[in-house]
Amino acid sequence: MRGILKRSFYSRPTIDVARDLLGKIIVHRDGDQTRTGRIVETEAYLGTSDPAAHAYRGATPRTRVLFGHPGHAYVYLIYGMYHCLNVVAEEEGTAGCVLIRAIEPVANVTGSGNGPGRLTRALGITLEHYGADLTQGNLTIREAAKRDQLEIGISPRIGIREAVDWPLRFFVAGNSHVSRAR
DNA sequence: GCTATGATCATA
DNA sequence: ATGATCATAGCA
Repeated sequence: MRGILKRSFYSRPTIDVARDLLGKIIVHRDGDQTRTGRIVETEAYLGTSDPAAHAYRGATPRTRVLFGHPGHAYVYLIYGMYHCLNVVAEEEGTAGCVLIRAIEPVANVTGSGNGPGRLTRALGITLEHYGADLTQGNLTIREAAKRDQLEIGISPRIGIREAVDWPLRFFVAGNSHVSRAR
């Protein structure tokens, strides 16, 4: 399939990947349905130097994918109710990931996609997608159809207690699907 | 084995 | 401000 982001897109600094992911299209082939959405909000989580990142305290069974291949999905369950979708960045062997916080619904999306918990529910993302390769298979991220010049906003990350002041959240300015700040 | 807790959201 | 609800991590 054409337009899918290549491995080289992901094997770059986490912050660059987070910013460049804005406007890209998530495609999930979910049985008969093909659910698609446009990324409008992301957050960068650096590796072992970022106190707010899951990778901060080293590799565990859950975080092992963060230290592995870039371009794979890191999915986890939060608060017992919501899944969060992340994309592994950085070179192989270096931890780093991008949390997808919000999408703009494009096709076959039930409900709205603003907020990390709601977006995974809308796209049908579950723990089954843990470690999935985003350059092939059922869950992929594609190049934007139009290469608009996006106006990008930057702010501190949301919902964390450590390193709250680091401006690592990126969003499409003025887009109504961007989740509300706290 | 046991327990506390969290990168959330909806409701009040 | 609080409850829903469970995989994971840290500790015994």
